[in-house]
Amino acid sequence: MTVVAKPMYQQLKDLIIGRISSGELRPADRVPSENELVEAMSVSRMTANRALRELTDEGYVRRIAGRGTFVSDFRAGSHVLEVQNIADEIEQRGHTHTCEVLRQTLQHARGEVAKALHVEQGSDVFHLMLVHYENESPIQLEDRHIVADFAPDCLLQDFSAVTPSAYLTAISPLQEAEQVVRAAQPNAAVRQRLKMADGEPGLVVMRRTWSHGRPVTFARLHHPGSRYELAGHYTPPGTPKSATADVVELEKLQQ
Amino acid sequence: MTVVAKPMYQQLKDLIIGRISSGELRPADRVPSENELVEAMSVSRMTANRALRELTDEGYVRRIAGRGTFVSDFRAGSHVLEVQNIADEIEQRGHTHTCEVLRQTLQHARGEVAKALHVEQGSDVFHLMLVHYENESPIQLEDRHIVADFAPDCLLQDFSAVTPSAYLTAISPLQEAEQVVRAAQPNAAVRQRLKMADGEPGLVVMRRTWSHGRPVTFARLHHPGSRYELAGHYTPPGTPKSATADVVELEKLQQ
DNA sequence: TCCGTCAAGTTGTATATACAGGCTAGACCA
DNA sequence: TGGTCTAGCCTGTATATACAACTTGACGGA
Repeated sequence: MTVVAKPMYQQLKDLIIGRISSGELRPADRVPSENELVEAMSVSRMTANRALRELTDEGYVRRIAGRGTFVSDFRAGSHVLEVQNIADEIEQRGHTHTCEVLRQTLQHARGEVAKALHVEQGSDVFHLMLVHYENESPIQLEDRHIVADFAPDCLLQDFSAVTPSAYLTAISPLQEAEQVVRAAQPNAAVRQRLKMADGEPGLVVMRRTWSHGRPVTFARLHHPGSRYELAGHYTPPGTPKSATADVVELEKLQQ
Repeated sequence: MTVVAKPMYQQLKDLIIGRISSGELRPADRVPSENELVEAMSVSRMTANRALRELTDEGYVRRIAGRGTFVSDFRAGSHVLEVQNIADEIEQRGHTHTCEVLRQTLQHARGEVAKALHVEQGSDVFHLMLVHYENESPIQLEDRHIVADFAPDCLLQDFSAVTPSAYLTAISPLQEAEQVVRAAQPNAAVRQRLKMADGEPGLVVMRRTWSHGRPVTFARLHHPGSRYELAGHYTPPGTPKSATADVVELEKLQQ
């Protein structure tokens, strides 16, 4: 791990995110105020302010001047994480997930990958290739590139035990995702890895994920068309207000 | 408009964003350093730092300790918007959208449709079948069922002029959607309507949409695999600052 | 020529301080 | 009883200051 300590404001953020994800702090609960953090953690108020402000920007909490800081409703977060981790998806179906690592290297980004990740041509990126199995049957070929300085210890990970997406979300919350789905005939190498029949259509998901406002990973996920469906669930940007409004009501009731 | 002046850090952000979008500052150009902003704008360095840091989080600029701040090259195209309506999607590409109505009837729901829409077997539903064209080339076959009492005047609509999805959102905001994407070989009738070559894979999107907590429409959207990509953009907790601001406004109105 | 060192400029973080403005509970008054 | 006001807490912003780490280029010695 890193020898250098994380900056203090980040430690505060991690602390609060930890309390939220552990369930100690639940939606609409009150988060310690800036001054309480100053006392408890021996930091200046500006540092506590930065931590809470960034948590606001990232959607973890909502702040109301004069009242305090409150855990926000988290509905959206779970769905993307759920969709992003194929291991959980398979386990949810009651099946067994295994994974074979084909490649785990440090490379120089070029072409489409450099463009997708917004890095210079030739920048360091990690390249992963894995095959995911559902009950011994190959279900996904994951071809993933990760910006190197986002995940410095990437080469040390055992991705047959922890999927890349789980590893990446552990480092830092992934905040935004963009994906393109395409039906296509994959090339021979991919067909062979996924044990696809001749003429069987394939489903390719190209997914780019942001953390802290910059793209950090770009993945091509090949699936056999006959054995896979891609499910998604989302609330369009137009009307996500009801849930948030409910939180306000909930807060009022509790006081 | 707001009577109160914007905070200084926001004015700095607006200033720099303005220079970028006007073309005065081009990708990879150097942005004034914190100290230069301090001198020029008569602010403290922390204020300039906050402005530049937030512009970094939002992807406008890239900062390198020891060197400076530079305009980043992404953001060239605007942020991806969720496109619900295939007509808008086609227009956005600068192409012409036309639509042919194959069927517009009142039917009794059965089987998969009744189940998907949570209505009794035999309940009234409208059934639409349309082919969407992008510049004379068929791009989507829309096979849609709509709960009858949600859209009583459905049979009177001219869907070659207004797409079903635009019509439905006009009736009532569609608040939630669930979709499954599948790669498949469509049947002969669909292949013919979409002018698909033999062996060409197809992309099927099955989308179910809720309004006021109940499913109101279920659509199967068939696309030719060689001519269509499905793009999506998810923003779970993070960077939805505009939306969050709207929520705050809403809260104020409610109190 | 080559290499190391150093200075200057830049970002990144942290602190102490200050003032403005929103919100609420409880004191106070009619 | 009912309304008003205020003290006290909270967030939001702004400033001045400080130190650390990084990058570049200039300078000077081997």
